[in-house]
Amino acid sequence: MLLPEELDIEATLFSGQTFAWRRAADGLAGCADGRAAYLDTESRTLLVEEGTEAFWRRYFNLGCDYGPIFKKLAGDAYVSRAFAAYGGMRILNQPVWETLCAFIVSANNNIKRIGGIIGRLCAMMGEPRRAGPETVYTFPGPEAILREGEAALYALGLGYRAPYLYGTAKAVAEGFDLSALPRTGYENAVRALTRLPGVGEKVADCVLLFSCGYSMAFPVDVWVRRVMRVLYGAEGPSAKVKAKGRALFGEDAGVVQQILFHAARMGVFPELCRADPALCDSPSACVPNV
DNA sequence: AGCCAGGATAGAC
DNA sequence: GTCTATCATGGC
Repeated sequence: MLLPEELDIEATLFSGQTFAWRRAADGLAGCADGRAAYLDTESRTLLVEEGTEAFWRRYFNLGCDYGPIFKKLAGDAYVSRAFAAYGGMRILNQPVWETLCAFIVSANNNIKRIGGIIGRLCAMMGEPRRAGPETVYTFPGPEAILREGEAALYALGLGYRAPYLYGTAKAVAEGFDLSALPRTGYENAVRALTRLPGVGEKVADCVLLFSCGYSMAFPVDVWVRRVMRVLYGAEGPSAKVKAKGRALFGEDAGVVQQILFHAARMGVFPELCRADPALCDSPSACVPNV
């Protein structure tokens, strides 16, 4: 299947909302929910398994239109700049379990290393699948993680997050219903998710935004905090920063958050460096290698 | 070499 | 309820 021209593939797949894709010879290889895919970046062709086109169309959230969101915010200079640079980014619709695991691993961690850990987790506990010229590995289910044990998670480099992921795998294996989250409503979904070990409000917001369709979820991490403090004068506890984000950006604040997050990391806002010179000490500090 | 990272947690208050 | 020290690992 062909990906539409307006979709910014790089910004969508390498902006820290998914860790399921890796760069291959002439494209990108990825896997979700046991289905492998290979993306030829030159032709923008997504090579998928037979009968999974609808799944991938939903995964990439094709057919949505962020135009109205940003039209309403046309008076916001920062949002406008971010949208001009990365308006082709789309919030994905990822499998809930895989997103939950990835963001438990993300806690106090960096994007490069999270990707490495998730890759090793799949290679060790998942199953190989053919993705065009590449081999990818499926994301292990909770049972597979329980089978391998907590020590295996330590060996993969999870550190103190190993018991968190193991505990969450156990809860899900014992009946915690992830499939209900998209329809319980945002507040209920947060309450349910934050009962799992290793899941606080920030991780819950990432799961709800990137895999459950809740565009009001507003994850507050270091970069979003930086953006909100320097560009919008909002600081303090994350609940307060989040409230300010909702007030500024509206009911789809999560979408705006993700584009601001990526724009900030890519150096679209030199204001951030001026306010925090440490970011500018090394030449590439404002433009992290994604 | 030392600071940082898509934070969560238990404990103090 | 809010604030704080602590946590394992490796990227840079």
